[in-house]
Amino acid sequence: MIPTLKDVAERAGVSRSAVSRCFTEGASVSKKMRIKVEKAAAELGYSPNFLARSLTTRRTKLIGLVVSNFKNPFFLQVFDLFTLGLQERGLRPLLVNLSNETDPAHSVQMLRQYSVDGVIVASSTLPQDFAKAFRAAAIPVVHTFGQKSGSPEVHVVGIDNEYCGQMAAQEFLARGYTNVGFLGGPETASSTRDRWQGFATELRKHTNVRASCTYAKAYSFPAGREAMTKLLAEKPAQAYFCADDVISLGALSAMRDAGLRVPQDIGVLGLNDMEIAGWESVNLTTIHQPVEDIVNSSIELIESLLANPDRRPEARTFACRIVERGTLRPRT
Amino acid sequence: MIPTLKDVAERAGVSRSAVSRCFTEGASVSKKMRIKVEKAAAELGYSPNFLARSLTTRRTKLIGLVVSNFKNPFFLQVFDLFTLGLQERGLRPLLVNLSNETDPAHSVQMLRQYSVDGVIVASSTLPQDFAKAFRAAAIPVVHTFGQKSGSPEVHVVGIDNEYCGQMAAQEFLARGYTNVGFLGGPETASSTRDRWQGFATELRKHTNVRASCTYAKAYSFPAGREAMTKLLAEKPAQAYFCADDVISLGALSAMRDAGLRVPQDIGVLGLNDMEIAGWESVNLTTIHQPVEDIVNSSIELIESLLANPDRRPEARTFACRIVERGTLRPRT
DNA sequence: ACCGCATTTGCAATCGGTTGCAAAATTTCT
DNA sequence: AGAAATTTTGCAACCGATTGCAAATGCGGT
Repeated sequence: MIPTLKDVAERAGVSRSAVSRCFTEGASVSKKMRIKVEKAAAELGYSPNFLARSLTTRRTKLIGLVVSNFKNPFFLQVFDLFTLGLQERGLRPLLVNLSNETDPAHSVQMLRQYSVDGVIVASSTLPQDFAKAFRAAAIPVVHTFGQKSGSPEVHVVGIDNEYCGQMAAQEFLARGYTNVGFLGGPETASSTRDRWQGFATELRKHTNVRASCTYAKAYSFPAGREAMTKLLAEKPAQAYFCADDVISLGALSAMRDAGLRVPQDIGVLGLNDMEIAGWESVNLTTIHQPVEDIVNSSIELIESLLANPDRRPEARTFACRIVERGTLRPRT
Repeated sequence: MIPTLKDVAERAGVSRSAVSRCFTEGASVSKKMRIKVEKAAAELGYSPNFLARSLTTRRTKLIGLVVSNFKNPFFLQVFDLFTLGLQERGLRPLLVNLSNETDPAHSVQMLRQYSVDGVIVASSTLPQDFAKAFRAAAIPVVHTFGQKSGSPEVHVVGIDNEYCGQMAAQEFLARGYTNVGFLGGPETASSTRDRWQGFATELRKHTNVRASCTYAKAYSFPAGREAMTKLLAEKPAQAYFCADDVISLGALSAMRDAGLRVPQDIGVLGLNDMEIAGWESVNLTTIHQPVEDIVNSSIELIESLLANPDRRPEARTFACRIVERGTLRPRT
């Protein structure tokens, strides 16, 4: 049905190798030959079969894109950037949804069966074991939104979560808050742990400031709302640093229901700067995570790993900045 | 590096065909043989290469997932459902981002090069040409969220947009609105056209009701907000049926800025029932689109097309229902 | 016209599997 | 036990491409 190399070769009256060479970068082909072959190929509507090619070249140009969070709209942008960036470079994302998968070995096998050239694990909640499993299988892997580490075992691209916590703390101090809280995602997520860590450490330098810590069940709106509702029922702090925008939104919803005015009665600082945060009806003050830089850097990194798989693991960290909108009281 | 059929065959002391048969559904293998081979395979950590296999079986189990809208959070859920559903059935989604692509031929070639078994075009804005191009290339295709049609040229799964418009109109009538508006997405989107069509037709039956029509530039928050801001500057209607939740949210934001109370001063009815619509701080009354049913049905359809590609094009339409929340005044 | 050299081309093996066919092994039946 | 029927196994060709190597061709210079 669909034309193959052989069909083109026959129609052009040349050998199969010749046709192959016409479709291979940097092969030696004469002008005449090229014209003959291209004509035949065009007439038949031929284009090479990447998968057959991959058998000998050992390159599929497939990249496994492993994601575990399909609830947080933040990841939609992540998808957009990854797919566009990859396909610009002639790579194809093979999507893997790990929402209800716990066994790294299973995903590794799966992706190995499709001979992916590399894997991008895009998640701040997945345990590092997943990335490590790919590394163990000798598949190039970069862990995007993974935690920074002094001596990384896999390539990591992301932000400095601890430093973000510190920034949040400083911001609160600059605005004269003296009783503040941290509202994290699940306690098991390293991103949450690191953010709290930085937040708490910075605040401990100031003995006149009190800090509390709470965990939401997930990086999601209802989880944030539920957690904040509980907090408000007791003695809430003056302002909360939420480990994620979508948690912040849940928290804001709870505050509004409790009749509190933001930022007059209570303050909220988010993290991510997802699109919704900028919507005028939301107007969330938040720490901007440079997603584009992170994604592009991840793609560059994986691309260079394809050429040189044995590169030593590297951690790339990007700076965040606070985007001031309307959910924190003014600096004093 | 990674073990092949041949390695397993040698280690087990059997022929390559024997090993192949052990990994092929429904092949005839003796107990003894199976044990020998499975032992060798386990020791080597072998699993078959799908891509090599696909060369002879002509099945890759790859499904192209073509999406063009990465701005509307609604699609995150769509991704989640598709990826989970597909991988449950042993199929792999190959993601294609058509955000800035206009030439169907290009995507067809791309996906053909990867020998995808089928394609799912998930978009209400993409012209039908895309789906048709795949069909022309003899690749099974289903157009999810495509428009219904009496004699479909490709398989379509979605809702009856015209009927949704009609529902919206009836709902407005039941609540005693007499001056209503439609706020669509881009005028070129068939979904928008059909929704307006149904809305207008129903309202024309009632001569005492006025209906106006406006188009937002895109299915997005800022576009909805911008359009509604303009409308409010002139003489707005009593209630608006917005062609999409995310447009509704933009509209609500504009209304709030204009100092209008919802639903007392002005009403909004959305469409989709995306997760955010249910957030307590949003509380949007909207027409629920049964995404799960639509996606699952699409998957079943594509799966059956794999077995029987020549099936006649079929349109599957799902019923929608109104989810009453807080943005329309009570029924009279 | 002939030689030497650099290009271009085709042959044949290979990538990792599957499968039709016939031979070998096993089971069933008399 | 031996013949017939059935199941299991291996051989070899093939899927659609690439590539090392050697043969063929083209080119410039005499």
